[in-house]
Amino acid sequence: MGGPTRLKVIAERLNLSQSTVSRALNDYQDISDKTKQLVRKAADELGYQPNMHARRLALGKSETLGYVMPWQDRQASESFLSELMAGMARALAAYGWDLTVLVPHSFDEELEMFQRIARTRHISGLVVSRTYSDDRRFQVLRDLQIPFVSHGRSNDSNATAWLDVDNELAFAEMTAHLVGLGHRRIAHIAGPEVYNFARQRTDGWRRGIGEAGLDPLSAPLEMTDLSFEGGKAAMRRLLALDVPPTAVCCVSDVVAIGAMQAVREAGLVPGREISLVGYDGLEIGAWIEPPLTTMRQPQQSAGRRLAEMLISLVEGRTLPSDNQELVRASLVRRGTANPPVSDWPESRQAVRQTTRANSGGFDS
Amino acid sequence: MGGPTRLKVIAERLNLSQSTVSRALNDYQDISDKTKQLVRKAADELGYQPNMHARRLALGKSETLGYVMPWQDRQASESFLSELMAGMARALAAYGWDLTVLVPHSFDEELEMFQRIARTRHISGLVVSRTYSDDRRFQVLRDLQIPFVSHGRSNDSNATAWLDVDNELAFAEMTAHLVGLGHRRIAHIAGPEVYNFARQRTDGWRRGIGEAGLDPLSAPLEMTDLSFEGGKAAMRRLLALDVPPTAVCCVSDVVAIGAMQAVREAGLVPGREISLVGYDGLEIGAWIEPPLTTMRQPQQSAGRRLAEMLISLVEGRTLPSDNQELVRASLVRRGTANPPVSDWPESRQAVRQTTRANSGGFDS
DNA sequence: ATCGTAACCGAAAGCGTTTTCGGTTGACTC
DNA sequence: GAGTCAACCGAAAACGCTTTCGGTTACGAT
Repeated sequence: MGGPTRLKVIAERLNLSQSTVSRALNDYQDISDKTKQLVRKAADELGYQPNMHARRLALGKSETLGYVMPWQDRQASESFLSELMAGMARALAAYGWDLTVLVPHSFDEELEMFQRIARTRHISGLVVSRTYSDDRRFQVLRDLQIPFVSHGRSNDSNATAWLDVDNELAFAEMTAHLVGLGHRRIAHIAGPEVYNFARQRTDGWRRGIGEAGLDPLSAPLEMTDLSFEGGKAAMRRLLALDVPPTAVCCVSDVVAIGAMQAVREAGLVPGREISLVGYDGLEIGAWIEPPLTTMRQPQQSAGRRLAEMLISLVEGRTLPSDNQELVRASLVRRGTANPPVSDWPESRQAVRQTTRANSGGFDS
Repeated sequence: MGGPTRLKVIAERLNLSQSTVSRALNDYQDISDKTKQLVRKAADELGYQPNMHARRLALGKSETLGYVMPWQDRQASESFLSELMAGMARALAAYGWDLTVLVPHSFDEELEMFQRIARTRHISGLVVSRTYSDDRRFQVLRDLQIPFVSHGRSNDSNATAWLDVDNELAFAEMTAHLVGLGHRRIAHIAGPEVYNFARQRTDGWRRGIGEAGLDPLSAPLEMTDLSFEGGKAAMRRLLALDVPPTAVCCVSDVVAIGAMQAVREAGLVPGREISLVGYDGLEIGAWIEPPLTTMRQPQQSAGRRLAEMLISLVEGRTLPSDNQELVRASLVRRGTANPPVSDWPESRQAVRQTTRANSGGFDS
């Protein structure tokens, strides 16, 4: 009783010095096994937990990592964010580290946060997300000597640590899947070019088109922001084409869901006249009508890896360039990617009466 | 150059003592205005930022708050979580405080985390969520003397700090809305009783039924867990009743979306033969067919208030019992709550052919 | 017995703040 | 011109830990 147990009280209890106790707990070589046992037992009994602040002050590091949340638009509400964070926090907890979240209001404020962290050092490493193709933050973080790993690559991420999905491969595979179903006119609804992942995905789609022996240049491409409304608007534009596509690769699930609505608005059925594939693997995709075919990347494990990589960086055990990891996304077959229907006009009537109930998805 | 600027270097530069500089920066009364000016100017120029760990060690507090994420089931992926966190983090940043996230694997691990925090004090206050009707954590946190505010009440939260939605009122209003539309047989799909909010919502529904002059005891009630599948199963049970309800109040949006699927499975149209209302105000509810009528509570501002309340608690400026706040949820009228149709059997055919396209929702 | 050498431990300095306490100024009073 | 009292500032302790450095032991070798 009377305040938490300090190193001192366990020293007094064992008639040892504080420093001996400290070294015993930290497994120093110059402490006999016997005393180590004793100390550990006593520490356990007293429920000793080192005072973090004292420890961090003495060590000069913080054992705390920061995650910079995407702050643009309404992206903060994307549901996989919390899953990613949970993955990181859990991995860190295993090492006794903490995760703090940073939510800047603007790009400038984000840079200010970096400055502050560089000075106070109360956060010893950062995970940045939503990387841009040309991302100024990389240089800033390097200059400030803040260890970081990015979730997603950038142009100059050759020498930095990152974890990224092989977006290009994913979209090449997605396109190939649609080609395999018989589609020949496969469009792409792309995200803002500033985002590196958006460019990668477009590249992948283009590659897939090319590998199928089709002409990438004549394939319909629409750009939009990463939102439901954006997807809807882009799909409307695609439908207004002289020769609309029979399948669409969407940059994200949210965009795909927006596109689905535009399809329905036009009196067509998603997955019938127009096949759609999303990306992210959101659970909600499985709940809509018909369920959205998509590609999933595991968020929890991504969070874990990000945390592990960053720890090893902060500890100086590895170089940034040794921490570059590419993971694969995998296709989740649900209901919106099917062979093209040959007879558009006639099918419209039939479809609208029958598709409703059996939504289970007849994805190939 | 050469390490960040400490209190010492700014002292030397001004020929002052370290302690004077410290007190000047902390606006002590026994420092002349002139030197305060000087010190602040120098501090600015040198880009001084106090070393957090030293500061926290000296002060004995951490200026860091923790948020305990819900770990049950798949709840970590609920999309409003990240929004809530963003709200908290932003509010805290304004005070220079940090937010760290805790993600326990189990209830026991959660308690262990509390123990650790109580000893290390590296987190000086907690926000707990997903409160149970009978929540052991409250007593534990009190015993450990960890300041906390709960997002949601509990049985014994009379003397503790909390921010809660008036769930009962919300569901009473929801029910009243359905009554106003002409419904007389209004069911409820309830969440697990252990959650306090689930009980509150059931109470509210019951109150609404009673206030409409209907019999709460004969109103259909189904329980389920907070998932899509749960909602679907519960709705199936309701549909199998001798006299199925014409409207259903669902404990959450996810459950409601599951219920919608069951309705469709039965060859009916949500919002037509069966009206449905969800709760949470998820964005995705607006994207489905037909868009889900629901009730929304602002997450960002809730996060902000939680943070502010907890800061004031940690600082000892207010008592827990002075920090109890009830906010209102508001109805979001979309497409799934409409007047009951009088002619079930006949309408089935007609509806299935027409509802598809015009999804805009004709909510009253 | 003496020395050297491990093996083991204690004393003490540091980490960068905050804060108490006392001491030095100068102005002001009588 | 001595005494009083603010006003202002410095010295030093404290926060709880890590880590360097030096000092005891005990032991086998000389």
